[in-house]
Amino acid sequence: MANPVKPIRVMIVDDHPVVRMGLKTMLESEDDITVVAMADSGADALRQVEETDPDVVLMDLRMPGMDGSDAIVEMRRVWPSARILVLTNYQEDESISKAIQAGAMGYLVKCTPQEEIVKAVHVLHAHGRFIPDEISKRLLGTIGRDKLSERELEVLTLVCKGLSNKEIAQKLFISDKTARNHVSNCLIKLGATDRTEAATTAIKRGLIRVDD
Amino acid sequence: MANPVKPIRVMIVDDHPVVRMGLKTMLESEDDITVVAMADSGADALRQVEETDPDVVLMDLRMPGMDGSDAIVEMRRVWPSARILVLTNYQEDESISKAIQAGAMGYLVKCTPQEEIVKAVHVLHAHGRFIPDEISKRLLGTIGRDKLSERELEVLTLVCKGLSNKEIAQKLFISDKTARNHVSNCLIKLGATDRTEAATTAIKRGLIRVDD
DNA sequence: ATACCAATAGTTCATCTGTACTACTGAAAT
DNA sequence: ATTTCAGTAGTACAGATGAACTATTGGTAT
Repeated sequence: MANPVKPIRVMIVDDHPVVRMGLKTMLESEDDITVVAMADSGADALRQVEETDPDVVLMDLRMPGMDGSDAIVEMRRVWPSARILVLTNYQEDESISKAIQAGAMGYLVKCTPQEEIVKAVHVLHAHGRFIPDEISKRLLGTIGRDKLSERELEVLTLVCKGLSNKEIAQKLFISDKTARNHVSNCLIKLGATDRTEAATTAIKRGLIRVDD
Repeated sequence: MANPVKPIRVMIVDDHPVVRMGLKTMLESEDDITVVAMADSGADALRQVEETDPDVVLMDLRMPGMDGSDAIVEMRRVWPSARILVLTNYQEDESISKAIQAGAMGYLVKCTPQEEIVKAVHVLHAHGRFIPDEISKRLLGTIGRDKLSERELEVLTLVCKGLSNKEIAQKLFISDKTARNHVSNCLIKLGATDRTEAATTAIKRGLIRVDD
């Protein structure tokens, strides 16, 4: 088509060298895209964003150190001209909506084929949004769904570690009746029949980290 | 050094296009390595192995369809000259030892830097083994650890879904006392205090899949 | 042969769990 | 001002859970 006078400037943020390299190769096979920066963490990305002035930032959500959505919020603040495309491993509903709320304009899972990734970069550069249908559909169902309160999440984290209601109560300096109430509310909100299912679905939905 | 008369022939097996591309780019930056095949599943790899005759197979453990370690066993059977280097996301102890037992000669996590990956391919081609220190150390502790029986794993999977002992018993056509025994044995073997902790540590160790 | 182990089934008992309520407080939203 | 909601605490109760045992069966390893 037209001469690529002004190629799209892309920054890649991912802690995996393999993924960085894969994205770089994929994107640079397009002659209207140039990868201007590669970062291995949210902090590193923030450090590089001002001097490299990317149009699109391809960002992994799961990285050591700064939380992905926090990195997005900060990035939007210090360099709002960069449009952020989230790219992550899992289809964890809560992570996605958090990222979108934080200001991401697009979302991709890592198993996306090359053409789709390239397309997403183009769409974002043209000031569009790129949320795959299957995900936006599921998000509609997720948004309305009851969200766990901070306290409930705290309790549920301890449930995952195998603590009894009494032990949770001691650790949080509340009555064991209150702990029980919180657990019960978690069960209702998560649609679980017992604390075990609550724990596993919380992990499945990315509410609680299991890897350390 | 020497002229690369016979480059190392590598096959890449991974369901993520990004990872395939990243590995390909990384490996082909070495002039004594050539990527002769790319597969997106274990079955696909088995289909391609005979005609491409790779020296080293870089294989992801987590792929849809065939289980990674099953794919390794099969690959060792039909094409034993290929040396298998496992590359996976997580440091799940059981998955690793399963893969090693299945016949993998090397293990890498996906956050490994380029030089390390290249080095691993060279080591495997030279008929060596490549198991990172930190992993082999942990593996020593893991091997001796009590392993769950098939039945126990089956029961524990249902525990993760929130089934009670009685419900598990019904589903597996056994007495609820037996189901309870299995759960109890799982607790002991996993060092868990209750079924919830058993479920979460099973997930953490990769004994039970949580993503679908 | 025999020793070992997984799977099965059982008993007893103290404790834990989850449900279904009510009720008070303080903060935030309207 | 009033409503709404999270967090707190309580009671009562049926049922589930886990520990600690014993015991039988069938298969595998030595």
